[in-house]
Amino acid sequence: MLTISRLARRFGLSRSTLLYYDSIGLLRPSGRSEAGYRIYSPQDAARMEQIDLYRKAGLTLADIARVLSADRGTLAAVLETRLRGLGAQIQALRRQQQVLVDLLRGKNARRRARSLDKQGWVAILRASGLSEDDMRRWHVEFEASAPEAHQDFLESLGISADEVSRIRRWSQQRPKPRPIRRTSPGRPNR
Amino acid sequence: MLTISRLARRFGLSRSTLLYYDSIGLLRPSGRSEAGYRIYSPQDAARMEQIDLYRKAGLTLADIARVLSADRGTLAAVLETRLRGLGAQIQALRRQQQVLVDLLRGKNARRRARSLDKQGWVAILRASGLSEDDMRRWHVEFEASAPEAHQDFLESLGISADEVSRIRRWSQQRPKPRPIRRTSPGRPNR
DNA sequence: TTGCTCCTCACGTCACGTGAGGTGGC
DNA sequence: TTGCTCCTCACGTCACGTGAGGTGGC
Repeated sequence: MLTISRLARRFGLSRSTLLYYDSIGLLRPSGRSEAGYRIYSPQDAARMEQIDLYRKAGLTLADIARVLSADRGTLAAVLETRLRGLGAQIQALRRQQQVLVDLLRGKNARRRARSLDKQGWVAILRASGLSEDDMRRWHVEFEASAPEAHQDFLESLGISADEVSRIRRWSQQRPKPRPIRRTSPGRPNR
Repeated sequence: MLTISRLARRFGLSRSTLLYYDSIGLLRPSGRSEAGYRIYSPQDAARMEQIDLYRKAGLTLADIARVLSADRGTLAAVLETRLRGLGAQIQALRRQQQVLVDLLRGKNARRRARSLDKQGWVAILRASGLSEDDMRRWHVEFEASAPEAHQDFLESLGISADEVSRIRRWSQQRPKPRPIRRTSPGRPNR
């Protein structure tokens, strides 16, 4: 049994946040003391735990209320929508970063981009010694060990959604044992 | 000379946005028609151009008002503060991404991270055939051709600010011609 | 006369923060 | 009695969006 400020402290929230959650019906204390104090039960605290989790995923309070009183299907749908929204938000902030960097140096010259594009990245990999085959292996390895990170990375290079899926499909094929060279069946060249 | 909706359309804004800018004094039309219509002069449009630019950098309207009536020093300071804030915002959104991914699969297992860390990245590069020397060349190349992107990239791997600067300093040294091997002064080995 | 654009309030939004004015518990 | 925590309004925030009710211009 907890009073409002104690529960707030437990989650690093303010008292007024919990007052607000009560007012919108997201988290109602299950009782009141004689003097009218809100009293939160362990079950209330457990609900608060859930709320806290979804807050950390950036859901709106309305969505949190929905997923707390719905089936798993709804939950997954809400989370996936949020995940897509986050991608868009992050991209928007990166564009703002670009504008700021342009303003701060170049002054509007835009000579060097802060973020690399596909060409720039390929150039760096090539300059550090990777062959086409090595790059293929690199994609395959990336896709196998961290598919989501691979997706994020490709997006960060400004590659279109279509091309991203093409690249990822291409990366999912078994890594070819070695470049096929009919003339030399012996040990791999290198 | 433009009416309010014409000016709005020119910048892809709504009429109510410009009404709001007038009400807070950010962009006052320099005249009114006989019927009381707001009339925006070319100078007003030029001011709007500035506002639009800073909006694209994500400045608050209060900050935009400040930089429009201040010296360059203030401008740079405001922009730099915003740039730092953006970094923090993007990191916060990435944390939300992480929470969502954990919720959606693993369910709370957290086996595969969505974002790679340093170890994961090194593992992928190594698996695709890069030696230690190659990786060094890769950093040097990255630093030389796109220093800001290098910084962003290292931060995205969750590397501490301290280590990021160490790595970047280390990447600024002239690329050693080749691994030093006193015994073989002839052509590079490979 | 008919659309179209314009005008001025005024209220809603999202997730709280900040008082103001007052009461209960150790 | 003194602090501390609690209570209930009510208003402010940020950058607009959305009516309501009314007028001017071709």
